[in-house]
Amino acid sequence: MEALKILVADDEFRIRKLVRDYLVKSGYEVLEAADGEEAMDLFYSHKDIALLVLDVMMPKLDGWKVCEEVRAVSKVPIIMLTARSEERDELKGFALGVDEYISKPFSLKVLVARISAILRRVGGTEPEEKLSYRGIEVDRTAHRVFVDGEEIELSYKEFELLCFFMENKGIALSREKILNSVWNFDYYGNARTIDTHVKKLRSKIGPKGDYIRTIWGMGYKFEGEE
Amino acid sequence: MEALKILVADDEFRIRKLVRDYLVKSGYEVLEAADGEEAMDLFYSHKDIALLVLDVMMPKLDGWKVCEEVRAVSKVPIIMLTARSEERDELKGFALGVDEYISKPFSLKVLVARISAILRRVGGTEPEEKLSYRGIEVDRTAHRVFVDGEEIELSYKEFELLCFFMENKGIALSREKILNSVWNFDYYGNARTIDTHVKKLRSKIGPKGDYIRTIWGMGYKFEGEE
DNA sequence: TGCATTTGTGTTGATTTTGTGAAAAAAAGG
DNA sequence: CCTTTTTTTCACAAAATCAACACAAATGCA
Repeated sequence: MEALKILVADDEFRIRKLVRDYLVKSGYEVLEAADGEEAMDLFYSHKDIALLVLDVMMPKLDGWKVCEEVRAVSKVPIIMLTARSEERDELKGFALGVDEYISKPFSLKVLVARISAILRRVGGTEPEEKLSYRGIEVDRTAHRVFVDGEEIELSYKEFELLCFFMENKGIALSREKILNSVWNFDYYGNARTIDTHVKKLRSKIGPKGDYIRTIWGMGYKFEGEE
Repeated sequence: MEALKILVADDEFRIRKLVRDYLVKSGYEVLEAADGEEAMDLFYSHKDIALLVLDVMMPKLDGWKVCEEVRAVSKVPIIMLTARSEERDELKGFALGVDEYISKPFSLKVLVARISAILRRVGGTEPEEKLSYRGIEVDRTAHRVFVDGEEIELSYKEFELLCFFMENKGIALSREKILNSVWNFDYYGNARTIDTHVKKLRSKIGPKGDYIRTIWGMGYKFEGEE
């Protein structure tokens, strides 16, 4: 299957890198633009872009302008990134045909979730709403977790963390990766906070806590083949 | 079972998006048109459209014209969307065979309710007019609610909210989702108003109030398996 | 073994989110 | 109009979560 192309336009290199890496890992192909003009250039030179992620605030041509220009010729889905502070101009956005807003800071998990939701709607594949592995069952829709058939209560972060682990069964995850995916990208705190969450998660899922393995000097891994 | 096709014609992208998303979630298939001509094109190119939702005010060919053209060849149900300001021309509408009017702004719940009511009348599937779960009984037709056999009084919004919860048993609902479904789509107020309504609802349904669970950092969920 | 580094864990204060009562605003009914 | 009801906003209280810290335990390495 062909990888879908996503154009990411943001003037902050750091954000582009984070988003790009995560999207690539999620199986998309990524084009990057550092400002609005670059975005338009890329848009015109690639005929098969599946979705655009635009920062509102960009040099040369801001997100709104890019959106407007693109909409003049195409119905490709557009996601707008807005700073939390700047009031999202819902009306303006909807008039311009913005499909979705995401406020900075966001977590990459959320961004990718929205992206795949939109692409799925436009006509693609269904992502997994229920995860399960050896006695652990996670129902994302209901936001419920069962261990050996018994429900357990998890906090928001714990839930997100568990999902992330289960989505990446058998893959060694560095603390940095975990932070970048489950936490908002503007979180510059101590990476050890992950340890605390892992601790709570392990204790809450009881005996199955062993599935979360420590990789010394590296991070964690959720047990599992593939 | 085949999903019923609904054609939605409105020049505002935002409204199309909201309506489309909600209808898709309700199990319908949706075709979209941004103006009257597009609507006619789609109508002619799809033989099995079950119902049309037409905005009165549309570029190129307005809702009345589309209605007239469609009626010349088909008896498919038609719902007209009118702006609150513009007087609905009831006579004109009935002459043209409009099945139902809905004034903007409307809530998606209402729109879908009317749609399924019409489709049922025409001879389709029977949707739930009476909801009940563990001692809570809701009669939508009569707009009455019973808790353990005793009737309780709910305001309009409270009633709608309760129905929405009961229709989505076991599904984690974000405040955004709730707003988009139960409130009119032009409501840009504080999402905390939901909290207030939840509070009143909980207190009015007494001990059963526990069924409405808070999902911290996320929203609410009505208890229930499935 | 001993040392340096990394991870596990209990605790705690700060932060965020939700609950709640009351006031303000808006709608509905006379 | 004025009254009554409903809906929304606001402010503060209560609750839950989170991040940081400190120290213990475990691990890797020489």
